Amino acid sequence: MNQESSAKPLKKSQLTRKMILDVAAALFSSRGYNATPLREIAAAANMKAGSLYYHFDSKEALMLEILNIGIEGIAESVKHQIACLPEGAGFSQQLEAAMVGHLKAILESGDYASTNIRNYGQVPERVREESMPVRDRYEEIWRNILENGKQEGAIADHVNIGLLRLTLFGGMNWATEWYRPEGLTIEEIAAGQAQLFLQGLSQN
Amino acid sequence: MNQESSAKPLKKSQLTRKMILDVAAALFSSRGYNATPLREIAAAANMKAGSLYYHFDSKEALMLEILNIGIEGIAESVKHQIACLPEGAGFSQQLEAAMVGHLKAILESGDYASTNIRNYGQVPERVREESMPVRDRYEEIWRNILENGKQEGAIADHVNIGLLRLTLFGGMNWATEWYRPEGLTIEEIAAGQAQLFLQGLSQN
DNA sequence: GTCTATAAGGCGATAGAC
DNA sequence: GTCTATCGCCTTATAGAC
Repeated sequence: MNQESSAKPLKKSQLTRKMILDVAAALFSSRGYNATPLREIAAAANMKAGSLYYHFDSKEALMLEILNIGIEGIAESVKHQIACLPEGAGFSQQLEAAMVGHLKAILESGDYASTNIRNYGQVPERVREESMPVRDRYEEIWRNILENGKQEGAIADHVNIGLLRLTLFGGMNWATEWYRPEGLTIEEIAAGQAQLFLQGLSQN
Repeated sequence: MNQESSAKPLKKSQLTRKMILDVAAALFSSRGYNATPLREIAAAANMKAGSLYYHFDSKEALMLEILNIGIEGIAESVKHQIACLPEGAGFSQQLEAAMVGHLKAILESGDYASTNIRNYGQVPERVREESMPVRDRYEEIWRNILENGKQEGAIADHVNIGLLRLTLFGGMNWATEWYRPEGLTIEEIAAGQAQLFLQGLSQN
């Protein structure tokens, strides 16, 4: 059905395309969408700016694809961590696994994932709208985990799980602003934040 | 020593200056620093772009002033909420008061404050460096609250208060991305988030 | 203090050679 | 597929009239 089933007719073109996406994601993530000219992306990919248009229709189309790859990468990372749990794992283990998956994706493997977090607010509205379905699908994973936690009784009745989800996202996503490889490891951050949310600050 | 001690010779100029800061803060906050041309700022202030240079040396200088006003506004709001507490208020009351102050500043009164949060990462490095001392002074307030909490025993020994502070900031600041006036009120958000961090998710 | 006019350069995007 | 060349527009910033 797709090109992988036959030989490899246009493989080289796909490779260049991938390289452009990679360098663009790195530049968008660190410098921002509006502050990154196409000329720099092209230079980083050893090309001239005009050549990019053979692979992408516009700067916006390039950005949209990076955003979508990023969210899907985060979703896969979260699903993978949950799948690695022993059978019958409870809510608190699921929450910590999901947090590890999210944090790993945005801090470690990350240019596509972190572009998502750091550039979403500064991207043209059209791009934001078009990437919404993919974002919604990712948030659905978290809604399910938290709703299960409430039904299990692991989350107190008075907790607003909508607010909880947004606060969890904020706490984790903000790490893209302060994380440094020489500081806390990703596992330490995930464990610390999970404990913070699960147990609160008090002694017991 | 300054102009306020004498009559009011250049008051009108100061007023225009303030107007430019106001409209620029609103535009930077909603659309972003790099995506907001000086022409739009000028138009919103009923002027032409060139006239802005009578009041500010450059776009960067304008942004720097907005960022600093923003942080100082957040700091004042936090200090005010804490000052309103009854004498001898404990850590949990102080934390909730500080959170109310921070959230009110960034969500309610906020173009200067929210410009800070939403644009810090996309601003030229020079501007970021110059605004660092003001930011550090604000963070000092939080470090003090949390260290007191630890000494009081209100924060468990195992909690990393550096990570706690960053996670609190993340949870609160992220609200600039999802807050809508028709949803939860600022007081509800602050109370909900304070409870989340103080008590955790469990039933007790 | 604000205007008009313009400098000097950057931007995304396109056309056509190779 | 990538290049060169360029279009048309936008940008920050400046100079000088009013």
